[in-house]
Amino acid sequence: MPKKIDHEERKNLIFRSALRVFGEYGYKETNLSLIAQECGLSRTTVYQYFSSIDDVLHYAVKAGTDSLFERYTSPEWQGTCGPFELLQRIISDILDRADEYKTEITNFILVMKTLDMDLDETIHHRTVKLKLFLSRLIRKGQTEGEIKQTDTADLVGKIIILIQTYCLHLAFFENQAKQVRELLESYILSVKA
Amino acid sequence: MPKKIDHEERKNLIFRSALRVFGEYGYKETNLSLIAQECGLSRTTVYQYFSSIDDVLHYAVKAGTDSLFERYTSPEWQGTCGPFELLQRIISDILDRADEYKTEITNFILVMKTLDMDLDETIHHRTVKLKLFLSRLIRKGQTEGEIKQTDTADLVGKIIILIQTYCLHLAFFENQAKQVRELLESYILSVKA
Amino acid sequence: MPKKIDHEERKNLIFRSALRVFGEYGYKETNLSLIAQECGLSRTTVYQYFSSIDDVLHYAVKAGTDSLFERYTSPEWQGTCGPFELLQRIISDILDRADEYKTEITNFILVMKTLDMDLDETIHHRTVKLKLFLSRLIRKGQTEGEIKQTDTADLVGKIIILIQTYCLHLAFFENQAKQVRELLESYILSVKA
Amino acid sequence: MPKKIDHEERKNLIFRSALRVFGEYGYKETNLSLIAQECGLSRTTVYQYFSSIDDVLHYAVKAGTDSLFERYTSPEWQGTCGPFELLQRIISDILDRADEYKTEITNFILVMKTLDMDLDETIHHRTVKLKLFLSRLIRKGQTEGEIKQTDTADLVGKIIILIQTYCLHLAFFENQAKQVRELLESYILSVKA
DNA sequence: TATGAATGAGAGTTCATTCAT
DNA sequence: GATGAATGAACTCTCATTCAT
Repeated sequence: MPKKIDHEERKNLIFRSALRVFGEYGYKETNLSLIAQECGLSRTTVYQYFSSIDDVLHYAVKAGTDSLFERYTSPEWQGTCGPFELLQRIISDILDRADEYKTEITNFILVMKTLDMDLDETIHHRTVKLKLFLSRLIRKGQTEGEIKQTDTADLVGKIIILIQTYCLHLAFFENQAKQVRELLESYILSVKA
Repeated sequence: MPKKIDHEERKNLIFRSALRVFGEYGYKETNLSLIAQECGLSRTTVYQYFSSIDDVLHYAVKAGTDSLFERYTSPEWQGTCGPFELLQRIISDILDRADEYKTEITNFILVMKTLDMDLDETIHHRTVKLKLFLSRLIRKGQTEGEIKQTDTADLVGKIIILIQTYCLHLAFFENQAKQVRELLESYILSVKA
Repeated sequence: MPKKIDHEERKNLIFRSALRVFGEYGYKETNLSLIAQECGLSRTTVYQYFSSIDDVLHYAVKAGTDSLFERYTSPEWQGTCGPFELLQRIISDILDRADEYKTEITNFILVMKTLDMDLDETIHHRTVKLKLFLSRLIRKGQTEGEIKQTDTADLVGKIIILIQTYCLHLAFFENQAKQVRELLESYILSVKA
Repeated sequence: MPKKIDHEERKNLIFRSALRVFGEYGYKETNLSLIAQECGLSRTTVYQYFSSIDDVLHYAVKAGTDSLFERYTSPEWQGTCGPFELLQRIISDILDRADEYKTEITNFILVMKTLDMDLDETIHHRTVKLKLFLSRLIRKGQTEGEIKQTDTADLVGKIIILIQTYCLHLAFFENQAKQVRELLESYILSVKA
């Protein structure tokens, strides 16, 4: 009976190493040797878990964002305050986390672009639950008279776009991210009833 | 009497080929063979003008945007209409040209990021003249009563950021670029006196 | 009480899988993974029975033809007709079976050649019983006046060579195998008394 | 003006090295390193002349047999004796040369088989001129009363098949080639008028 | 006995770069 | 100045084989 290893865990170990290597060396310099070295495995061992280097990258960008916005449905993000303040706090938290994972976001975008993956669609998948959640929150805020009566879908759409804009600026024009944050915050304030 | 060859001209020929190859093949696929082929020179000849391939790329992305916004100082963009309409038309033209050069913009950003070049600074250099020009135009518009009296620097800053945002979305989230354009257009309208 | 496993049987299982894989994928594509997969064992288990992959192949091509011509000594191939007709039927059956196992024969030859094994000697071993059997049959035919009085050994030798020729053409010049069959059949007819 | 190298000559140098390596190491062991080493070039230099290793092999088997039977149309093989004797001498010469190039023939067959090239068709191409030449010779012999009046095409076809058979036995059953030669020689004698 | 885990050796291939003419 | 020739370094990927359980 040989040692049993959790494949999923190993895959995670590897792709997280991949993301770290991206962060340190940039996409063009990233190769299997570095990734294997980073996670203390031999080059060939990686092939036990991924069929190719592109497979690693695909997995990395997919798994790396899977449960991105799940946290906001947890109880601690519910009912502690009114809908508008909750909206503010959630958006603020998203941007803070974007700050924290700046390198990962940048690499995520670069890798997806380089692998010719569909960013639009991927982002859509990752944010669909968040959109739903925000919609409900906003409608609740409107019912409770905290948020202006405007087209909810349009409002959510704009928020999402501005969050993406923040991430893009973070990744490519660091200096201006702060201004985008202000823009988003003032936009939120403008929908207060 | 040996043939005299204009070094600068050759460098231009080469880096423009490099940009064209970027546009067609993307950064990861771009290599010296393709660039040399594109400009009808042999691979080795390129080394007479650039010390390495990274040198070509650095030069390309730097010089590639040099006279980007010069056109708006030409007479045909002056005096044909009032300051506000001119502002609208210039911004519209910038976005249209961004549409046209979408691939080049995308690769430009990717290459700069991959080469660890300072996008912030580069963009600042490229847009400093445009900013100046827009400032004057806006101040003129304010004097003539066509544009609201607001902080000019802030207004110009926001416009530039939104233009950059448009380019970023164009490059990475194609589907949403249209909404960013609307956002920018409605923002411009909101400063009309 | 540990499970007892018949080593010989396992070896047989493995080499028969190897032969099947040869037949399907050809020698160059055959590897241990495929063989192990084919017999439902893990790659490493094979090493319990063979010391290397070449060992498997050696064994396979040697043992793979062991009881090739045993069938002709069975009662159903005896006494049902006269010696000459029996000779005709046996040769026809051999060629038919060669047709059926064309791929296996081809790979068998290729593998032996690639492994630097002595085809001459191997074939000699495999056919020695058949030769003996044919000799007896021919001599019986000569006694009964059905077959011409010629040098039996020479006759048998020629038949064997022509059978081998048929196999070789089958393996390498498919289109001409039919003509070789005709050649062999007409040769047999020519020794009829 | 850099040194100019005859590409065709280099290709020849390389594929001849390839054939030599086949002869020494066998197909399975042959690789680009060995071929490059054999002809004193670096592994990468080979790629200046061939696009892949399979390309080398294809070229080798094609070019290796291109002018195989051209010699028999030269004057020294003409008019020195009567048609029947010439036929005997040509066939004898072909078999002698087959003896001489035994290794090459073996590798030729193995490589073609492994590369999934059409042996039937290739051989047809290589022998079409020889067939024509033999047809004319035989018809001349028939006119001059030296050769029996039989179906020329059939006769030529049988000779070609027997030559191929000789090559196959040479390659795979060395010990029996001699008997095939005798078979062919006696067959030729049997068509003497 | 059986097998998952791991790996070293080596394959084909690409490409920036140097050298000699 | 220009360029064919040549190559070393590095990459992805395969596979037989060993190790530890």
